Amino acid sequence: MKSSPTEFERRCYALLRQIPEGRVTTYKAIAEALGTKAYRAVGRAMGANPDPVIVPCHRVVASDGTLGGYALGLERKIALLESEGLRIGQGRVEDFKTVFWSAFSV
DNA sequence: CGGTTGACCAAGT
DNA sequence: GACTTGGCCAACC
Repeated sequence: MKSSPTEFERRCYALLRQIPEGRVTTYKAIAEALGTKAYRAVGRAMGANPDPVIVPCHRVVASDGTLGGYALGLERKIALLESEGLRIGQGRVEDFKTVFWSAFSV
């Protein structure tokens, strides 16, 4: 089973699950939504991602629209995003601002 | 409890 | 436009 994720990590995962299909968000947006500025802590938490299936971590990209990274490999991340109707251009998300999703937009 | 690391970000060179 | 530096927060050693 899973280790004991901290409240912070759980919060990140819960937020990711709120992301609609075909949309992406940034590490920064997540941190801000959680009421903090720990962009790095969010990224690190994703690295601790216990359930890459339950939690759509592949919908999280860097603030520049770059894919950033993925526990299962960027190739996998790209495939998933394209599968959701997103356009990926050379390690980067096209129409990033268009598909960008904010927790405050709900 | 101090120091290092990390799927980062923004600004400066 | 690409690389370097400083800064932020949380988890790990």
